[in-house]
Amino acid sequence: MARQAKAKKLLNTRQIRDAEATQAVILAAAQEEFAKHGLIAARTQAIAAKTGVAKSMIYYYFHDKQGLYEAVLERSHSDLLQTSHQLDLNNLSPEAALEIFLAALLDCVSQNPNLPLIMFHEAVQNQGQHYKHSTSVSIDKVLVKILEKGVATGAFRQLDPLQSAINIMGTCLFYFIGMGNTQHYPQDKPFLSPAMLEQHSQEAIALILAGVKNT
Amino acid sequence: MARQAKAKKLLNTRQIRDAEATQAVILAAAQEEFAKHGLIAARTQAIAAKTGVAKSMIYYYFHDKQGLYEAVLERSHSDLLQTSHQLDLNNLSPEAALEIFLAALLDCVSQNPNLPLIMFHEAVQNQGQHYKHSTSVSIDKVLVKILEKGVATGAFRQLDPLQSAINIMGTCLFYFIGMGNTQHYPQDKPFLSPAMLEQHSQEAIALILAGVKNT
DNA sequence: GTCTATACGAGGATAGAC
DNA sequence: GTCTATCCTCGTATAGAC
Repeated sequence: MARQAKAKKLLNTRQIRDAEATQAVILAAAQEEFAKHGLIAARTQAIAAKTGVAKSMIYYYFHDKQGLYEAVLERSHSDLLQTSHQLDLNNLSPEAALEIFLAALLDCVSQNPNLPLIMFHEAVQNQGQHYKHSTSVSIDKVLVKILEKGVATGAFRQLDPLQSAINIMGTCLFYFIGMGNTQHYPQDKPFLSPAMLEQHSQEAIALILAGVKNT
Repeated sequence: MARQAKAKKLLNTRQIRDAEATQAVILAAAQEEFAKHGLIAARTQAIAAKTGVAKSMIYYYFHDKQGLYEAVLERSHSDLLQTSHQLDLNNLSPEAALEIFLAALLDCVSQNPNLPLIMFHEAVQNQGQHYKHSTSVSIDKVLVKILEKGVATGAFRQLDPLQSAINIMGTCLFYFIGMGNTQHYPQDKPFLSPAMLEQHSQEAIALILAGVKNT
């Protein structure tokens, strides 16, 4: 019916034949899909449906599903990498450095809650192939360095830096991974609401700082 | 466990027409596959290949892929549920109760490192449907209770019990989920070696106890 | 650049012999 | 109970019109 066609056209504010915009919507939809399902279980059809563009556009711009996946990985990590690169923690005390680092990390993932999910699908499905020759692992290395320094100066208790770095990352990131299991709890605020995210950041930082400090 | 021993034995020297053993090998192989890929991305072909039995045996015993998946979920959680049910923490101090609880949890997942991965996939793929009407969430509820009591008695610092319970679970379980990303580190011992698992348990418990204690 | 239609292979599930 | 062979849906990827 003509009226419906018109309505549809009006609803679809997206400009037609705008290459950049099309790539952007595809990437955004793909990020969600890959976060939920990982590379293998993700469906190109589902991604296309979310965007409103034809499925074949994925192949036009990204060659194949794997190409789109890699573009999403790259794009998702760039914020975190950039942030961590900008941090200058060398002339800070270990406690201060740790707190700054954690705040930055938690801020990043709060702004993009899909990132932890993407990281861990990649970890378990592909054994983290993407991180093998990437600089992404530098994130963890920064944390290990902070912990080593803290142990050396006596600011932190005797702990294994690598093990503790993993556990600390877990404290920060598990919230986003386990959400599906925990969201059934009687809870007034949604887990991704700004208030809850802020509270998570504070609770995580408090737990970690108290956990590593030398008494 | 006798069942698993039988399954392993039959992986080497397969006897024919042993219903119980066949189901056991399928379940064992399926657990690994579902841990790595979750329900959707898991391949029945891959499961069959690992067992040596024909793919159609999966359908004979478990009706379909979903049926097998549910059997694996049930089976994988039973140890943890049983263990947590046996714990009697009521007449212990919050600190002692927390330590016992964590030790039991870490022991369970150390014996079955697939469990956290299975939980993770179920959480993100199915929004934890399996846990909705299951008693599995009781695990977390036990932890929340301990934390509430500790805050009330002043043994623990002021913390949000639910948020902290999630973060604590993350500290314990993330090690197993993030392994794929972390195993590229220069590391003498494999992440699932008894020594590393034991160290992880100790480090996690130390971090958490120090993290919640009132100073 | 974007769409529709379709080829083609992968993978879930079944049939039927043994 | 177990196997082999087969069916058929679903999903990736391509072809070709506009």
